[in-house]
Amino acid sequence: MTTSIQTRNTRQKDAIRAAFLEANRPLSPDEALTLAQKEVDALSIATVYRNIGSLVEDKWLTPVDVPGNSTRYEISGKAHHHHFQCNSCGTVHELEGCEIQAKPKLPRGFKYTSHEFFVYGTCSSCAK
Amino acid sequence: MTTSIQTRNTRQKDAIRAAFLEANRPLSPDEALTLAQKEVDALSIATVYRNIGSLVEDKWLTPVDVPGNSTRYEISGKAHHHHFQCNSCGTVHELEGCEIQAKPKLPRGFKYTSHEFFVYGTCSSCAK
DNA sequence: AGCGTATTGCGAGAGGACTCTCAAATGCAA
DNA sequence: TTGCATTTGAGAGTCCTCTCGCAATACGCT
Repeated sequence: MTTSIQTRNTRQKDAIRAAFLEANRPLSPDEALTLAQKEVDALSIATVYRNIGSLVEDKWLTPVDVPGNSTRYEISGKAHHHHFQCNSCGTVHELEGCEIQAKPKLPRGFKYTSHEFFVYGTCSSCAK
Repeated sequence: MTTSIQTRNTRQKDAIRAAFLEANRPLSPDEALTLAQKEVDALSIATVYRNIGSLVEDKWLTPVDVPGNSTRYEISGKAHHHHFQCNSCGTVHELEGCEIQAKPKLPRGFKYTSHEFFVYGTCSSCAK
């Protein structure tokens, strides 16, 4: 028989998952740390990185690359959608659906595989 | 009278400008170094950064933030357009025009200022 | 409850992008 | 051609993000 490495549930990992569930928006490792520290105050950034890594491996989280910023992570399995970034506080939010219908016209010889769309502006908290 | 600091034309700066003009696509500092070294072989990366910095100040170059990659720079003054990145070689290319007509629908309280659109795929060199 | 091992916390370390320091080189005005 | 301030090259240094090493902790199977 194969001896598989067993994984454990820890308060830290629970707190990190809860942070993503509650935030309901893509989080940077730093944001996840801050949010999860409300539950586990000695939580360290290394643990956040380790758990984000394993949650990505488990396909529970998906990386979101943002132009000019560190990678965010969001809960996997959502429908195709794009993101909004606040110019003021830098938070990233999910937008519903995708309005891009046609494949963009590319130069001769180029092949399309996917696209990303980012909207910038002011989020509701910063607009007040 | 005000004593203004005068700037000089150097072989290095000329080579860097020429690299951008000839490449005809957004370049990273590293790419600009490699291309400009064809003309000035002892060119150093520090000089590339310094000149890119001053060309941005002069508004001759404009930064292009790419998701998950270091900033590219492109020659200023072009019409609103978006970018293509090759999944294989990582080069960034300019696309003509902008197909996004309507302002995207945002959640309540969010304000729109701008958008960015990135297309991914395979460039003509890599598709061969 | 006891035990073995996965997991954590912390500090050190690695890697990338970019900046600084300073002596040497070089535009360029006179 | 001379003089001198700007610019360069090279390496060290900074900043940031992320990873590693290791002793201490704490899951969770039995």
